[in-house]
Amino acid sequence: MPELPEVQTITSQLQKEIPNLTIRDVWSDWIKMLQVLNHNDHIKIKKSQKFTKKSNQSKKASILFERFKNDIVGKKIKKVSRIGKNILIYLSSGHLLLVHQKMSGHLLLGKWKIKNGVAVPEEDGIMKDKMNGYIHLIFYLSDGRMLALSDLRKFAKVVLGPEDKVLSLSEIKKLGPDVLDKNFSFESFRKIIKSKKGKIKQVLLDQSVVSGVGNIYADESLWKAKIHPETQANKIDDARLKRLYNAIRDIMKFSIKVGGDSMSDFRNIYGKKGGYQKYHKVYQREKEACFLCKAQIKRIKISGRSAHFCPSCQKKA
DNA sequence: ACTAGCCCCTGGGAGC
DNA sequence: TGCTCCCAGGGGCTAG
Repeated sequence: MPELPEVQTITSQLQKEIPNLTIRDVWSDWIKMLQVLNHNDHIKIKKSQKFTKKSNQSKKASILFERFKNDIVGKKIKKVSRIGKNILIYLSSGHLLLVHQKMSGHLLLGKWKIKNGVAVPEEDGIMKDKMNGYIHLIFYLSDGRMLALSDLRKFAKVVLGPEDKVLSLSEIKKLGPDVLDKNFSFESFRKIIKSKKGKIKQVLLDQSVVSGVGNIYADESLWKAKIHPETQANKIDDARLKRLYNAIRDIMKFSIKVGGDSMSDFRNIYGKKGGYQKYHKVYQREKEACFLCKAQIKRIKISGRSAHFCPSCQKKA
C-alpha cells in the first residue's frame, strides 16, 4: 500500500515525465472515485455526489463525469508534488488534480486502448503484471502517452478543482507535519507524540498527528526503535522517542532509494516493483524468527489494523 | 473533543 | 475441482 516512500517515488517520476504535457481527453469506468470542486460551489457538493441511491447513480455519474472532463481537458500540466500520501498535479488556469491512491491504487504511464469498455494495455512486458491490469481512469496526454490509474480495490480518490479549493479540503488541511520535511525536527516530533495518550502504533498512523506513515513503516520503525506498538505514546521516554524519530526517517529515506515497497500492490509509473519488501524485519513476518533475537514475530490487532512486532525486543515500558 | 466501529472493494486463502 | 465465506486495509464518516 502506498505510504510516503511509494507516493514520493511516483511523484518524482511524474515530475520528470509529465510537466508541460497537455491533457487531451479522459476515460473512466469508475466515476465514483472522482470529485469535482467548482469555482462557484461550496465543497459540500461532494456529499450529494456519493450515489447512495442506485436510481440516481447513472444520471449523476454522467453529469459529474462531464464536469470533470470539461474542467480538465485542454489543461497543461505544470508540476507534480506531494502532500502526505496525496499526489498533487498542478494544472494551468489554477486547477489542481489530487490523487490519493489509498490501498491498491497506482499511477502508470503507458498506452492503452478501450475494448468492450475495458482498458487493455497496448504493450506487453511490464504491463502484463496482473496488478497493473485494473485500470479505471485514463488521462490522454499530448505526447501520445497516457497516465492511468490502476486500482484493484477501487478505494482511490481523485479530486479536481481550483487550487485553493482542493488545498482547503479538510483532509488536506488537517494533515500533520510530513515526517520527511527537513523542517520537521526531533523537538517537534517529541512535542506532538508527548501530547497523545493513545497507543503509539495508532498515533503514528493518524495522518493528522504526522503525515506519511502507514502500516508497513510504522511496524518497521517501531521494531527498529525497540518500542512495543501498544505503548502509550506520552509515556515513551526521550531516548526511545529519539530512536523512533530516526528510525522513521532513516527507513523511509532508504525505502525511497530502493524504489518503495511492493509487498502488495505498489508499482511505479513504469509498472515496476520497488525493493523495500526485501528488507522487512517484522511486517508480514508473523511466526518467523526475529533477525535480532530469534524470537517469533507476533501479530496483533490494534484498532482494526494488524501490528507486527518482536515480543522480546519490543517490550512495553 | 474524543474514539470505536462501519463502510467502501475485490482477490485470494481457508474450509467444506 | 469448485463453491461459499471471510478478510485485509487507508481513512472518512457516524454514532456513542
